[in-house]
Amino acid sequence: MDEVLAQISEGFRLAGELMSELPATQNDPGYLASRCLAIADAYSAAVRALQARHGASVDVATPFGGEGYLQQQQHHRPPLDFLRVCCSPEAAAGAGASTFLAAPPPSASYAWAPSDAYGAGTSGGPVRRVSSSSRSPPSPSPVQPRQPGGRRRRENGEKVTVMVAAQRTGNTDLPPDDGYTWRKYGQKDILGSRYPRSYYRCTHKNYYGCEAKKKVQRLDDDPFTYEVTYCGNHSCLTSTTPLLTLPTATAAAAAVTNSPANADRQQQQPLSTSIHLGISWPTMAPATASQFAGVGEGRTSAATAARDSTDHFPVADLADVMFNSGSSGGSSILDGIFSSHDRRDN
DNA sequence: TCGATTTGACCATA
DNA sequence: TATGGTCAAATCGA
Repeated sequence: MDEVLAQISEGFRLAGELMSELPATQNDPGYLASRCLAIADAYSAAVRALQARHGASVDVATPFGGEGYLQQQQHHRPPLDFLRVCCSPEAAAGAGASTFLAAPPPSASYAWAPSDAYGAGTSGGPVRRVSSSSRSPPSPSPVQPRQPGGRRRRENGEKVTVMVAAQRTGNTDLPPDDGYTWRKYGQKDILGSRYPRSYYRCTHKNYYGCEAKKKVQRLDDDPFTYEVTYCGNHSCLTSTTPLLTLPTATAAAAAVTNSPANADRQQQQPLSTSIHLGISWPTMAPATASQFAGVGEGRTSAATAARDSTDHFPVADLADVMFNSGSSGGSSILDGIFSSHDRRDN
């Protein structure tokens, strides 16, 4: 099995390299194609090793069967799911939104760290309420009249939609952890969707005026996949080392459109985003064995992997420390760390 | 006590 | 008017 893990790790490593090289090589399709094939070859070798080890019991019905498949598919799309970049209807409509399909390898149970979302790993958790009617009885004026436009929806904001696979073992209700700390501020049943949509904003909104938000929607036809829509960029300078690199709206849009303007904006991302651009999750393979064995180790391993693949990013070490304490539990640590910064709302 | 989640109500937009 | 996004009181857990 070491050979298989080695091949998978190699694939992760190559993918990580490719992502880091992407800004510089995006205009070189030949090079990109060769790199994609190299990555595919690594995974194909893993598949072959698995087949050699387990014979016919290895089901490779999923479109990841080796060079033959690759040769057939390379004119259509990258052979690896996690390299697939497609356009959402929003993007197709020219709304500037883009969709990434960031599905982890099928075998990866993907040790998503317990996320803020849905309460796991946080101080919150499901609230056992008899009924929301326990809310204070309606007063004559329970809510102060709001300023007009107070809830005005932001238009023309950059949005990035990412398809993220949920973990397939354990609690599959856990949405993916992207490394940032989010606070859930709403949930809504969406017409035509079986699952409710959850709304999150950056935990540090109050401190730094960080306007980053995200919506998490479980797909009807694939409960193991979440559609995560990011709105706005993190301005909170919260260093993170996400397991799955979910680019900020700007960075992701730049990555998709390859436009120079977007590339410029990409360079203006705060430090945390620069780490994101390292695409840390493909590099987590060396730690996969231990990750899969335990939940909650993800950030540590991801940070380590990111460090290994990004010339020992010192911030990764910082993130390593910060997020070892748990998801939202680390927020107090973060706040402590950033307490030296001026608070924007003070 | 503080911070997070839940959830009905409110509001803007299509 | 229907729908989606946000607010904020109530509540829970560390």
